[in-house]
Amino acid sequence: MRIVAETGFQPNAIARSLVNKETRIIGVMVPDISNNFFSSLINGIDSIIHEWNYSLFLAISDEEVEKELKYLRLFKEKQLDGMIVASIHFLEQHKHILAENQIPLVVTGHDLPEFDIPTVNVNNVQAAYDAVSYLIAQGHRHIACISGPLWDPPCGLDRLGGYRKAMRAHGIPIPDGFMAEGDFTAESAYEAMGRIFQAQQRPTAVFVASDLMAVGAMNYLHDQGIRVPEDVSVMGFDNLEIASLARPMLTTVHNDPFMYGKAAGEQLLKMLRNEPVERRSVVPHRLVIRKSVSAYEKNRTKE
Amino acid sequence: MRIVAETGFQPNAIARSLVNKETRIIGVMVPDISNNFFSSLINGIDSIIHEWNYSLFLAISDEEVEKELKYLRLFKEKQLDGMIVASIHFLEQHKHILAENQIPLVVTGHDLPEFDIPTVNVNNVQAAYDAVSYLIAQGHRHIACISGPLWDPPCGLDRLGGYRKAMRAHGIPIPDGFMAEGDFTAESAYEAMGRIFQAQQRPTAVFVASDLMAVGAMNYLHDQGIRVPEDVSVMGFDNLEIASLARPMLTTVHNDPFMYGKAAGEQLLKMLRNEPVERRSVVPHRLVIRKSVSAYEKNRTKE
DNA sequence: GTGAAAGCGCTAACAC
DNA sequence: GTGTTAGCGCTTTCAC
Repeated sequence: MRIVAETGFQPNAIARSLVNKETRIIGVMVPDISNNFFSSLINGIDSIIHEWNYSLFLAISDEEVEKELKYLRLFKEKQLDGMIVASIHFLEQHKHILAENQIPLVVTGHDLPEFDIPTVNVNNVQAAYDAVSYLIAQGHRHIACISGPLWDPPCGLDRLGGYRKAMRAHGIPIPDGFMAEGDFTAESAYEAMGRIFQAQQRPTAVFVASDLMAVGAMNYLHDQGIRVPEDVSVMGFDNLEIASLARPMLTTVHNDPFMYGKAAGEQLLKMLRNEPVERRSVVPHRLVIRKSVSAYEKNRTKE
Repeated sequence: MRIVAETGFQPNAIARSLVNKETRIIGVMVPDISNNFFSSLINGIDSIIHEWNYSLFLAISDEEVEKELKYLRLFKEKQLDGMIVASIHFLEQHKHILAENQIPLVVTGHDLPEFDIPTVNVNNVQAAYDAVSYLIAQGHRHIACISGPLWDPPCGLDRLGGYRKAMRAHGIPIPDGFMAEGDFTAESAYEAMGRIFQAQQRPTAVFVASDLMAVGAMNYLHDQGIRVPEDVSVMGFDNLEIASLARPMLTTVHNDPFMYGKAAGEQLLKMLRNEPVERRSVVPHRLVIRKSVSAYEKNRTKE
């Protein structure tokens, strides 16, 4: 024991892992770590697994199918104890690798109705429905929508679906050109907003499928001299830091990625302890009312 | 060989690592992954090590000394091939562990003059000097500064030093209350800006030590009805995405964390190949002129 | 060429 | 309790 201290002995975790068949490492795959949504998600995961002495192996997929598959294989090769995968494509090959891997997995940003994989998500259509209903309750009737990419079922399609559902439920028709697709970057929303404003009718409010895109949309309006919320109201989605950094502060749907991460981490830890897990966790959402949405008045003055 | 395909054999990287004494994993430690600076840094690292088939082990230190030390030890225990460490404290204990670890290391966000560890940094004092000189060249004389935390030598102290040096070089005295300390959060800068505006004199320009803080400062001004840049000019530092998302768009110092990450990754890869490395890489900076700084005119009109 | 054996640093299972 | 040994799944070496 004295010798241990003297020689500065450090145990070798690799050798231990080989015997124990346990690395105490969790693999996390995200498409883009610069996006605050995913970095907060990772923070949430880390906050919970850190307590249980697990660490993070980070895989950045860049939305490239090749990298997704590569990392999925690598997770197995490195014998990681579990993995959390966010917003990847879900092709046959993915399913195939996953089926072979047999390592505990939690998926977020994807519903997997046909699979036995635990998922954690918000109810995207309900959240979008609530957001648009709020706009309608504020008197708006001309409401446009900037959606996420339509190949992304939960965050692209579902949020658009919630928008349409709310409009339909209130008997409000959606004019041509009121729906534009973005790719969750601010730039894409800036352009989408431009396309919407080329339509015949002008919206008095816009529902945007992410806060970052909402800021892009607001910047378009700002650069055109259109005031928010006096001339048009903007509703975001996610409640990232940027929502309270923007001026006017963004009214948005709270969809805390940190909580997502925590929930996903907790589910995964349960699996690692062989405890029963929920097949589908849905994390609650709520509206955060700030300054970017105002009530619509029929005969509004131009000042 | 046919059997291999049939049984779906996957090699075990753990066993291989034990023999080869090589894990092909790089440890990266950052204080806060939600900060876009560090997430871009990680992206930069990944972009370069990915090509060489290394992967990332992520350690989030939360600025806590305990976690820093824990992860430094863990990096060794897990036999990682190399590590990149950003903006941590640098106490005796850190140096002690590092000395024992003997695993290739690159440090960023720290100058280590007394050590033989490769670092990559900007020249913070020169960059701040250039930024403030630009403000002066634009006719400003009443220039305040919101610095980072003073316990952070390169990003806190050095940038403040560059500000003072520029003021001194141009023979401009710094009034009491013109220097306020933030902690790199938008909120801290919001408050710091408030403190500065309680001073006897009001500045016509502010140099802020990070973009995120600059946005916080601009938000204070916005909320007080003070216009940027008409009433006061704001200069940022870093050139993060938020600098071009802000309105007015932020004039700032380009200090690309992605490039930092790439440079750090390249240095580390050289060490892993036993090639000679530069002891100190300094990545170039430059001014990015946008909209948040305007020329100061003596008799400016109030409209 | 192809095949057997040693050993990486640890843990677990056994003997004493 | 303390000491010895087998073996985790690979790579490397050495014999054939």
